[in-house]
Amino acid sequence: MTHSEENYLKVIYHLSVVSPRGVNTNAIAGMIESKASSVTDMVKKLAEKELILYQKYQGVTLTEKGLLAAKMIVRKHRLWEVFLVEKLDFTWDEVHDVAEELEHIKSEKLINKLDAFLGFPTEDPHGDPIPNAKGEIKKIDKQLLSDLETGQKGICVGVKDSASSFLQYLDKQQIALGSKIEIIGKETFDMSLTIIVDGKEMIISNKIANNLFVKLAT
Amino acid sequence: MTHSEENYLKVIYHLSVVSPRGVNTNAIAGMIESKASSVTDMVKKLAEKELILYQKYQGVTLTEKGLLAAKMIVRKHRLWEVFLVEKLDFTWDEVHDVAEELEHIKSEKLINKLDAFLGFPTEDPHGDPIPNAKGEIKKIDKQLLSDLETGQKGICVGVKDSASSFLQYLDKQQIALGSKIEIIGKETFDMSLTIIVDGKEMIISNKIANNLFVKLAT
DNA sequence: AAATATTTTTAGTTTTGTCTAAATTTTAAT
DNA sequence: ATTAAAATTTAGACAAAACTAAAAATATTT
Repeated sequence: MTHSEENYLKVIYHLSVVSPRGVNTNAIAGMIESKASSVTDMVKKLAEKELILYQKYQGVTLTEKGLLAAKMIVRKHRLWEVFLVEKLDFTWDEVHDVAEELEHIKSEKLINKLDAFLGFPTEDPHGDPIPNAKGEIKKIDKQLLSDLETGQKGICVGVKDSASSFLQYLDKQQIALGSKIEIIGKETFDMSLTIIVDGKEMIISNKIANNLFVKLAT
Repeated sequence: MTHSEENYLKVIYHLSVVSPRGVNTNAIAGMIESKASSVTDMVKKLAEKELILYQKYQGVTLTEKGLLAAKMIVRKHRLWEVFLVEKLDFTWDEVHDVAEELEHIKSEKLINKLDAFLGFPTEDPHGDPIPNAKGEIKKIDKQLLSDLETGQKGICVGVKDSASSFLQYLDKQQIALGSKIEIIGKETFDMSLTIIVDGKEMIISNKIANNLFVKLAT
């Protein structure tokens, strides 16, 4: 598989979560930063290889084969992210682009040895699950901070958006994976939240709350 | 720079050691496993970018810019080899192909962090020198085992050929970097050598001796 | 020095992945 | 149920990096 094919497969995999009945050509083009016509071409090739099901005008879905291949790419991406943060001291906002390149290195031995070297991590630095060598993914019990009610408490376990500006904002506010968050109040006008993060009170916008995953704590 | 351009540059760098007055088109084609005509095309592109000097029919030489770029690729290749062997327990005959892919990852930060993580190694698993971040290479004092006289002793510090069949042969004979080697006798007919490796006597062919680097010991 | 052999370059194709512009199909709106 | 809008596909073109076959330049041999 070429780098380009792998990128398409990965994008289709991510979009499938939101559009399980078929991923649109334009949606793929948006993610790959290419044009719809290019997507049509590539999608035909992937269908030819039986990695996806494609019906003209109806979008695409992954086959079993394509799903596994996509998971293996995601696995590589996330394991490399762990490596970069844990071993090379990258910050969580710096890892994406490099991992985007590293995910295309073709060696099963490499990735499985790396997995072992890292201690078989189940989540990447952003809290996203890492598929194991068989493609199995440990479901993580999490919900958006914006869905909690006033008075509820949670532990930060992930981010929905990994844009570096967002991650840097979190660093600045000292919000990290593992932080204890309690909702003190909700502003009905803009849905901004007053929260206590590890004992420190602050106000965050709805957009922030809508991109932070927490695990409910008692 | 594309992967292909980087591969050409690296090959020209290695061939320059033997042909400092100009690297031949055919020599490059042989190493890249492509055809002479393809080399001519690429060589024009690299000359356009001022990475090499090219005069029709006269071969190519690296410019300062090209030399540094080539050294950085070699640096990446060899650092990744150290990583694979030291951290992921690859054997020295397994690392080449994977490092060949890893050397193209484009992140100066990555490679310098990796360098630090590995403790700034100066040699790769085959005894080849690793250029530092400035492109400086520590000259290694070594000579071919085949150039030693009977009675001389040396310590194995590198291999000239890194073919995995050769490396596996060395493993089987328990010859490794650091092994003490003493020449006991030379057969004039085929130039085969009787040697003592870490106390163990054995006979090796001239071809083997001609691909093993040793540092003279007293 | 001429003839031959080798090496290198040129010219013209191919493949991969992309694009633009036009045509087609589907979806939404009146 | 038409019509208008949006999404998708087709057709044709292009750039990168490779190739084959032929032409040109350099090297070697007699």
